[in-house]
Amino acid sequence: MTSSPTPESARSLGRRGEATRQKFLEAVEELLEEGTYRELTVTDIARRAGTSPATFYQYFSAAEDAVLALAIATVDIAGPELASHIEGRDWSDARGWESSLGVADAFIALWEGHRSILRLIDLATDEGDRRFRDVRTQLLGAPANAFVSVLRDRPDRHVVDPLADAGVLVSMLAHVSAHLEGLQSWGADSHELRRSMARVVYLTLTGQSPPGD
Amino acid sequence: MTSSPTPESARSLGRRGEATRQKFLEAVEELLEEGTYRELTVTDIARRAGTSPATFYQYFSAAEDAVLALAIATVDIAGPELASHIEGRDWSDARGWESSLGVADAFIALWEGHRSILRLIDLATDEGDRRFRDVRTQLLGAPANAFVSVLRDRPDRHVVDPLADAGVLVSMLAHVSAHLEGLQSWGADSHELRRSMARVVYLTLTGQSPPGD
Amino acid sequence: MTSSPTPESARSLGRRGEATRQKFLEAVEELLEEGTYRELTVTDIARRAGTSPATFYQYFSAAEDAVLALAIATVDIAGPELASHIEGRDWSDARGWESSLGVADAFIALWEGHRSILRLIDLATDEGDRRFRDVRTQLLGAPANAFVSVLRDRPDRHVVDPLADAGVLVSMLAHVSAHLEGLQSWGADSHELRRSMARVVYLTLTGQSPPGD
Amino acid sequence: MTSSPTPESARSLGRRGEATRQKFLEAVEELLEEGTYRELTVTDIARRAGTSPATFYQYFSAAEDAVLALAIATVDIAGPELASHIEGRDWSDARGWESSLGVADAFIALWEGHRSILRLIDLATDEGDRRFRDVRTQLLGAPANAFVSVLRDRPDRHVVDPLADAGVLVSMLAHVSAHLEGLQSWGADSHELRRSMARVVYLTLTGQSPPGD
DNA sequence: GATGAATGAGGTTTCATTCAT
DNA sequence: TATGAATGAAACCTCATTCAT
Repeated sequence: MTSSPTPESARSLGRRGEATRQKFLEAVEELLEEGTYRELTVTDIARRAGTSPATFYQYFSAAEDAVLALAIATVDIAGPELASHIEGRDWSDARGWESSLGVADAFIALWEGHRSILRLIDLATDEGDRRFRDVRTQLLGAPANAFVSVLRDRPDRHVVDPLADAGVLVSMLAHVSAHLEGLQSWGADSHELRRSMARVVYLTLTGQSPPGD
Repeated sequence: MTSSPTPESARSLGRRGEATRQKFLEAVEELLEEGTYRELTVTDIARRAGTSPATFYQYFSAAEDAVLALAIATVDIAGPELASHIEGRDWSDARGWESSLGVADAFIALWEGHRSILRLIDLATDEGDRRFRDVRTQLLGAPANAFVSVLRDRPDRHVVDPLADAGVLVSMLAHVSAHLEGLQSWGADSHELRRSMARVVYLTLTGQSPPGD
Repeated sequence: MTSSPTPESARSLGRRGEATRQKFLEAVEELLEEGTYRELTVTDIARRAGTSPATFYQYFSAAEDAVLALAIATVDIAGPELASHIEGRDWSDARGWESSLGVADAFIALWEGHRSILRLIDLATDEGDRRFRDVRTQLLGAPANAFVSVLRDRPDRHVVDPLADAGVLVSMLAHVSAHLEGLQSWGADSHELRRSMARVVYLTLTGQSPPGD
Repeated sequence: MTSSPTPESARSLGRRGEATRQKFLEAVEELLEEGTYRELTVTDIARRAGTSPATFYQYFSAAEDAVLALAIATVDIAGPELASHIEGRDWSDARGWESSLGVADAFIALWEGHRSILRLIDLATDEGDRRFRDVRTQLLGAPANAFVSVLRDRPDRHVVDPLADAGVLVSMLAHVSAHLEGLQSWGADSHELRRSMARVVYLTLTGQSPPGD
């Protein structure tokens, strides 16, 4: 649903072509799970996809381009998914705590399923790549905007800048999800991490400690 | 001092050698500010440092090795720096709020000064590189442990897992600092982001809303 | 008609096919005007012609083949054209001077209109390509033979080898026409170059200086 | 003595480097004698020079670059050589005829010895390459300017534009020399071609038929 | 007749790395 | 310590070419 990375590659793909393109994206994801971004090579992608480099270049202009396409494909699905755990939820009391845990779970699950491409979205964005920044905005903007709506709907709270709070929340959720493993190996318990994530969400949205915490 | 990345580098370097090595580290940092990690090349590092690739190999075994060395050099200074803003501070009331803001500022300033290498520490860690994970642990472990101490010293709070809370805090601080610019371009105000960061710190450490917020 | 370069092309082409073939020849000529022969590629020819490489191969066996076809098409028209300015002309006195100027003009105009393919006929011939040598012979042989006839018809002249004189004349005319621009940028006046060409023709054919020169 | 084609490649070559560079130029010349320009490949050049493509790129940025270097090297010697057969010669009567024959011989010999690179100078110039145009100007400008001097020194002749006459002469000489073989296979006698060349020179410079012709 | 799609093949280019000086 | 010079290796990329549709 997003603009295609390479205009060229957009030329009406037949059924066969679409399948080939998909194979490449899957190959990229697999390789990124096994090795590093620096090592990602067109040759390897083609080999893994069971085709040739020449074919690869009929779909993408470079390895980076395929990575971007994978990022877009991932985000097109994931952004709305994350937001869906925030929009239209009840944030008061016990229900709010449930919602908070649900949000934490959604983030954790997303990173669990797409760790490698998600970390590259971050990297490329930080390195100044506009196209990736747009992807990142699309991914995190969805839940962030949802948080903003929630914060705005709470007349009892005098939040100065809902965007700041929402941004901080999303950052926290994304980063902890990305580094769950590291935090655990450092000594933190994964269940408690989940609860801590939810707690910050709850605290920020309601200004109160979670019930029964 | 941290574990030396390369046996070579442990060799006592003369004054001249030490200067050369330093030039390489600076070259790496510059190149990472200008280009991407994927593009970082031994040839370029040498060129930027004003020497030859052959010389580079007398100090490092590969480009990654130089990056690691830069990471270590950065973290050796930065870790304690971050912790110093947490240890021995007063966390109650107004003083606590000041401390919270100070912590936020410390994180922001660190990323402002060393964005490129810090993002690579994250990336390499996520990609499974043990050596970088150690560096990362050293960097974020310092403030995290300091947070743990603070949480443990608060008998009025029944924190289940101080490590989880501390980890979440540090994650949030690191991630927001890393992406301040992106958050701003999304619409958030930088001053408010800083306050939001501090607020989460304060909330988590004290369980209460900051005074006068 | 000249020998067909490819068996394929001898096949009777329908109206549609003939048009397609023509599009390819035009594409070749355009590309040769814009870029170099080295860069000429089947892919580019097809793209420029608005079709696909696969289609190209239904008409030509290689890029060189299309170039040869273009050369043949050009020469089929140009050879007789050049000769027509020599055969049956009056070469004495003032009329001869007019004829000489006419010959110079004909050569200049031909190169002006087909510079890119004409230079390739030269190149390929020099590189030993028989087929292009035949084309070249057809092109320059026409006016050269016409010169020979003129020289042979002059009983007052004891020309040792009319072919040598004719060959030298044609060489001069072709080369100056091909490099008019270069000669101008070197400082020569284009009008005078034309007159100089004509003068050498007149001198060689009559053994005398042009009248009123 | 001419500006080096690639600034990079000019970096102080040691004795070893200079020899290597020379090997490449010789390889280029050999390959151009055997095959076509279109087929000229960096891989082949390196193979023929007994080194590797990687080494080639330490001296030249592309095959074309090496061709240009060869052209420059050739012209640096050949330009003055051609001019030396025109400057300071006696152009009257029998001596003049000797000089004319000498000029023809000089052109013929030069093309005989360097046919392949000389034709590429022409081609590249015609294709619009500035650097080659400069080389060509240097090559043909030398004898052309010498002709201009001779024409200017003849007060008995009322030459309108010495540059035009000189340019036409040089064009004729160059073109016939380049295509001697073709002219012969067309039927012209090589000895007579040489005499015809000389005759046009003599006619143009003196306005008279050669003595004893 | 025309062309999406695929790919073997091979040239281009760069990189990491070594070594003699 | 430093570096010209060289190069094996490999990635990049494109091209020519073929088929099935």
